[in-house]
Amino acid sequence: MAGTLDSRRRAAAALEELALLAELAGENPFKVRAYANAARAIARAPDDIEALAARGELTSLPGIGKRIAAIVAEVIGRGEPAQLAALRAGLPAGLPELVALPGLGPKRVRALWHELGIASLGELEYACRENRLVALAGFGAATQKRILDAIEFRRRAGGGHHISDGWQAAEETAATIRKVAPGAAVAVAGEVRRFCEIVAEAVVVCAAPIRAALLPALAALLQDAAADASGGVAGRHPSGVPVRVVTAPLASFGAALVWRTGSARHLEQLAARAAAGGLTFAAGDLTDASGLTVGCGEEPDLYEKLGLPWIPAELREGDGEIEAAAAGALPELLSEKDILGAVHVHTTDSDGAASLDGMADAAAALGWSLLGIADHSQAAAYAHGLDAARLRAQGEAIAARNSRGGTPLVLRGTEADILADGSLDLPEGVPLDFVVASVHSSFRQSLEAQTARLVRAVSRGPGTILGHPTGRLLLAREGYQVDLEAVLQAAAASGAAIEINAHPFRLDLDWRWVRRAVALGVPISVGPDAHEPAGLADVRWGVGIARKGWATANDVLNARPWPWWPRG
DNA sequence: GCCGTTTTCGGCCCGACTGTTTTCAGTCG
Repeated sequence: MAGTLDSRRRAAAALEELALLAELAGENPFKVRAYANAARAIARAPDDIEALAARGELTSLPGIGKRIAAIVAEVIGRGEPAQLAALRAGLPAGLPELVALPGLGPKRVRALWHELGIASLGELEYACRENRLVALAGFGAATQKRILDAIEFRRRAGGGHHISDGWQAAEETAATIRKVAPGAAVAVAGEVRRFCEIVAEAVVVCAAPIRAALLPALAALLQDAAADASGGVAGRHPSGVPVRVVTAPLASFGAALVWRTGSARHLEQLAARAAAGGLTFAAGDLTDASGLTVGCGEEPDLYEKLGLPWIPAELREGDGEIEAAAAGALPELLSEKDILGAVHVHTTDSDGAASLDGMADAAAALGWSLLGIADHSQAAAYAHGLDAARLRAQGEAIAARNSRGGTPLVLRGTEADILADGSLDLPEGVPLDFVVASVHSSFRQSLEAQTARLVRAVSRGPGTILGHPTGRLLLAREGYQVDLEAVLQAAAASGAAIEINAHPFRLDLDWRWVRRAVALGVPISVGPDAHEPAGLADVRWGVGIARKGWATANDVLNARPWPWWPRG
């Protein structure tokens, strides 16, 4: 079945690329739309597309005709469709990444290319600095500045990778080592282990020396894998994440793991504590006054020698965790097993890829006892948002499902757009268990206006969950300007909750603010924002961010049994 | 490119917002 999923994804991606390239090439807009529609039809087809292709029945899907069916079949067979090859050959390779800049779409990128000969990010930046965009019809000073800002943002994020990619790179590397060196001590370290939302590299510590057998095994996984001077291996995972494997003697494996996990501030503070006790913690080793290694085979050994309980890796940011540990006041962090389910899940009623039953069954397979459906509201027309009648009908379907018993208990909700003035796009009189209130438009309001808007939205009180509170897209887009302190204060006063959107591209609320929300007593919802069954598992990233924000199970709505609020 | 015919050609079609304009094209979620 994995192959089928992969085929579906590859076929949808190929059609999306076709749509984009065809538009950049200036083809008939209806043809472009046909490709885009077909991509969606493939992504959401209820049936196994490999089986459909094998039976020659792809054209039974809406929006798939003979030509596109042939393209899909070609992609399933791991071929490259001629249309795609021709378009790629005819367009500069740098154009698609220009489309990814905010404010630039295919039409404007096409104009840049034709009128100014701009075909890459570097050329675009240069032209902006030369003030050449303003001369172009449809462009102005404001647009030029936005583009320059976006290029600058991308540069600052340069070299960063999403935690989900970093995790995969680290886990696959560790698994490779375990396979070749069974029984060896191997552990993921670095920013991945600390659960930073963006990581520069994946680090794996192992107690096995990188013997002859290990390098070839790692070379099969990592590109450009090479042994380094210190006996480790460096390379690049196919996802693009740089990977570093470092070795440590078994006797000081725990000390080395702490050292390689960081952060720099945490290590500094540990070193100061060691010095105060007549010890030295440096270069991954704990030594006594005579320079002899103090054995720390496991991490807790090191912390114990420094008079501390073990500190969870997510907390190691040098931000009070050592003081809390010394005082015996470390929080008992939320864990994945505390999660009873989650709200903020989409279905085919709006822009999801699976039906209500499909998502509920997937939740049951994860062992969840709760699932909150939150399809888009009417204002989100692009996403097929539900009007009052459709929302009511969905609620009735949910009630009917629940009345048949079984798990999970499905909650009736919606993801209501927060309109420009802070009111919600929410129909009157439709019974709901919760409302995820989210901004999907008017991103560029002043700080004051945006803050007032969100304050008004959370002032609705219990039953309200502020969705992806800043609207950021990691590595791609900064969030909107908003005074989060004021929003959290308002939520604390009204009893509204705040979301940690668990999608690895969002992880919004930021963990630094999670800690503040916890301190203020604002309930947190770890929401997957899932648009397909596989998306439910993204909750794990949100759990990591909640932990990094010092949250306990008690702070998190979806770790508590329903109902969560009065008259739920 | 797909679809659906009163069947082989004509229609297909999100709406708010923005920055560019003097009435609207392009972008976005």
